[in-house]
Amino acid sequence: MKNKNRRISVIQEIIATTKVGSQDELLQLLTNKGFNLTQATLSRDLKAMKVVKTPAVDGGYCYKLPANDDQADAQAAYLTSAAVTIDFSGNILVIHTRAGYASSMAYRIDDEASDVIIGTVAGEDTVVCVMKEGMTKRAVIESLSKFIPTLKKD
Amino acid sequence: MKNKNRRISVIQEIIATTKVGSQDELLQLLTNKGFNLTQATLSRDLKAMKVVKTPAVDGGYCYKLPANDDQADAQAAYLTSAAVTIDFSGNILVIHTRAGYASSMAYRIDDEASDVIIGTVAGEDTVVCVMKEGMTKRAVIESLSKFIPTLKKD
DNA sequence: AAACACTATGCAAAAATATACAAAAATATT
DNA sequence: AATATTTTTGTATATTTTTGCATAGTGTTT
Repeated sequence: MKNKNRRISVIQEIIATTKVGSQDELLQLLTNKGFNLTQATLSRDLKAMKVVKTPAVDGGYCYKLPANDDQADAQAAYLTSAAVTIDFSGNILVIHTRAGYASSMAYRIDDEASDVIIGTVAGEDTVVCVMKEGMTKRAVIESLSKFIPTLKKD
Repeated sequence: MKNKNRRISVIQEIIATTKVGSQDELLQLLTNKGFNLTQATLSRDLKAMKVVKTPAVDGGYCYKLPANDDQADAQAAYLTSAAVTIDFSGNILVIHTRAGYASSMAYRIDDEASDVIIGTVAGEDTVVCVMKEGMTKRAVIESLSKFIPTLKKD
């Protein structure tokens, strides 16, 4: 129903911007905005929206929208390889990897891209690569794309 | 009190591993484990733990531990004093921290200064940051000073 | 249009949760 | 140790949330 959708999105907005401590309180705000519903309906709406009531810092409670797991999931899904992001800056190349994959990625680079990279340092999820002097980004990309498939589409 | 701490940690474990739909249900589990308390106390425990009751996929409800914002915040607070010295060299920035703080500092930078830093690698007490191409020291300082207060006074 | 399926909603009751208050337990202070 | 203070907890109760049931609206099929 049209009304429900509008209502849901207004609820979403209110919760995102205002501190609301109970369904009755939220109901009041909605009523002020011209919506006509009961607390029971609100309870169902909140359930459908997966809104949670969370203990607030001030000792009270506060309604919150769910953290966007979907976004995280989506990102996780498209991570078919270990490399997440790749950026150049001067003669340095930084590769962010999935957690824990940095050192194996670095090892791989040392092993297979020594024609364009003179050395790497790896942390937990980051590899810093030093490009060989005079090397172009294009050449480096070409070389690394052998084992970082996402690179080629840039 | 010793008992409370143990109880809290058991609650945490139960919630992390089991689907619990109500306080009474959780209370039952705790009683089975030998704890002796009432729903009122449980309600207070959950409030203190900032546990939330969230609508579950199956149409019911499920208690959940908070996404670790609080922990992040706490960490954020104590990190403000972690940086000891900061030096630039070309497009590289090196931050020395108090012993052991480098990786959390690096994490923070990755998280909050990605507008000016393309990546970091952390050792035990040193963070190497690669500045984004074309970025000025001033801009980097501006961005990092959000959580490294000593920076601003330079 | 009538019959049907389906969704949305209110009402009222039930269930779940939070809290005021008092007592007990733990901790700190003199 | 005695006293004061703070913390924890249970009891009873208030508040809040959820839900079963009945009804009304909407769209679909016959």
